Amino acid sequence: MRPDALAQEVAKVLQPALPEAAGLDVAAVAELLAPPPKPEMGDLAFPCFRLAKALRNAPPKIAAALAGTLTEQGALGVEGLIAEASPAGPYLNLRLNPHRTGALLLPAWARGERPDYAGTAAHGDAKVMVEFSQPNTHKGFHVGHMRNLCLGDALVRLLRATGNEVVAANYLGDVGTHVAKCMWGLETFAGEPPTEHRGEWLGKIYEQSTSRLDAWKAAADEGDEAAKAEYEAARARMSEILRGIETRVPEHREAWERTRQWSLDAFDEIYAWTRVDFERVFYESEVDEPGLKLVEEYLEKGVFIESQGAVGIENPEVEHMPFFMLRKSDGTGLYATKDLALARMKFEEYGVDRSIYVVDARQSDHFRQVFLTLKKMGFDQAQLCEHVAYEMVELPDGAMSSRKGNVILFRALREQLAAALESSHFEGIRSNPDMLAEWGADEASANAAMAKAIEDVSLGAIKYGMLARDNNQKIVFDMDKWTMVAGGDGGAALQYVTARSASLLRKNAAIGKTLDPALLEDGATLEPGTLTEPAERGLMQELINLPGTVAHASKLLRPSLLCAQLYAISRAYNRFQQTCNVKNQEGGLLQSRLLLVQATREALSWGLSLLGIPVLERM
RNA sequence: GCGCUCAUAGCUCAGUUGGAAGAGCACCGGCCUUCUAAGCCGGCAGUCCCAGGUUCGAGUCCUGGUGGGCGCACCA
Repeated sequence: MRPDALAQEVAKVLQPALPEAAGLDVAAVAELLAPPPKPEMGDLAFPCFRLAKALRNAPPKIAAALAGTLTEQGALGVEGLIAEASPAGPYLNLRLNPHRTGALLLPAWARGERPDYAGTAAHGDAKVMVEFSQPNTHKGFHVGHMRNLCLGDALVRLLRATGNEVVAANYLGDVGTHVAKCMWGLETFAGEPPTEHRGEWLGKIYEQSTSRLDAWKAAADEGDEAAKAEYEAARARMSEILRGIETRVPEHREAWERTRQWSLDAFDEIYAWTRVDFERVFYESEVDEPGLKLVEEYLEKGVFIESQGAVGIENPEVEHMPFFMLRKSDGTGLYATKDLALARMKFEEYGVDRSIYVVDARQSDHFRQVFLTLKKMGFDQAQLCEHVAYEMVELPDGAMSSRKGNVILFRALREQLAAALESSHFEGIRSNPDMLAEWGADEASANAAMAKAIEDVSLGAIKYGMLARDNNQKIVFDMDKWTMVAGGDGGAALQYVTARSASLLRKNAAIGKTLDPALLEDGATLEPGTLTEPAERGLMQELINLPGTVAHASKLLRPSLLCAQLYAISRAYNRFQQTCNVKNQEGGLLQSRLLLVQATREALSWGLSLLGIPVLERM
């Protein structure tokens, strides 16, 4: 019995009571079953709207008749799965016997089994490539980049969990004008590199170069001849640097490779800390030349055209921007050029059934152009390409910008998260000997365990914050709010529940109260009359909803849906733990509650793992 | 001007095959000698931006507006 099979079991009882004219099989009935808006109405509701036509009757009458049939057939009662069926307007509300629900639902979760989506999802069993993160070398990595990283990683995890084979891909911007700007700065004013955090330092040099060049440009536009000369000279030098890298002039090539590696090392640290893995890393530098060859090839084929010295393609489908430029009049390529070459490489290297690009919403037009162009180039795979757009991350004082000086770089983010959690929560534990003793036999091991916990909660805070909002909703990153440990809808609150439940199980085990292994088996029976408390029923209901929510979130590529469901589970668990004591109970009641706690903990662990958020033993 | 996107409680936001309006924060009042109070219970709070349309039924779909954000040829 899988954790998602309860609706099937209910449908098996319900379906025989339907008139044949309804034309619904067990699976169809299971599909229609949904929880009523309020728990006191029942555990599952069967909506009768769909039957109105087939049965030539009004939904409320069908619901009432159905209730009657179920009673006549003796399908209801204290022994069976369904305790009572009460028509409520067009709905037939079903109240289940909690101990039967629990026996069907909980053992599979509790023993660590996960829902099986084989063949169920719309895009199930497909090979999917998800391209995400895509940071630029020679530039800083800040909180804004975290949204893409968290989102892409969650999509990879969600798609895998729902039966897809996924290739997690990254695409690093290691060439282009930003690299030239940075390298110009390095040779012009930067001085010696520091001994550590060189990747971050490169980003600072890039920023400084940009502001110098912008200032010269502005002055030149005002008529400042000296500034104009400086600006022109710098531009000429940057072109030389870029050409030098491309044509492998040793001086430039060596400097590029060395500095590029500093950025790559920095990215490795970031991915290690965030626990994100990539199967394939593409580099802009590897699709630069192929891009230009591709332009030449499709210009000859007549797919691309020349316009004012440049080369591109007309996509009249994009009315406001029909010309998609692919080669500048100076013969060099663009971002778009490389995207085409990259797409071809993806198609040829991997036989993907679906290709997802996680890139911010400002580039929606760009990807529309890319996909249209690929199609016209003859790649049928273009219709498998999908742009997952997401909105920007802002700060409480508005958009992030280096000009405003309010950019939060990765290292600062990590340090500030840890510091905020230390002072708001962990400091209190450290200063309390009794609590500290829970964390380790001696001070050193306690501190090590706590350092790990701080990292885990930092990750939970940042990832949940980045994922809980819908993709096309802006996010305001507020360090104070995100690390606020008291209450609310946040990653730490969810992790707290995992720690709390672990603690409860530990404390019970310490006095010999452990879960009977027989209750982990399918077909286990729970004592009638257990799991009847509203908090217990409410918690089971949220567990019932989880597998469907995961399928939905995966299908729509929206992790925020899963965040909301996990939050609902955590609220239901808190209500349960507040109102239903475990430790002082015995027998069947004790066992049913231990089973519920264990199942909830496993379900939450699974859900959080799909968001890349770690589970804790203690907090 | 054209395209994309957002508008739901005082604030931040959930709410997708159309089907029974929700949460957090804030505010007010309760609950720790009891498994982690980072919690729980109760209260307060709505013209789902506006106008039409489709429908038995619209926060949800369609059309047209209003207001905010973003994007629109040699940047990435």
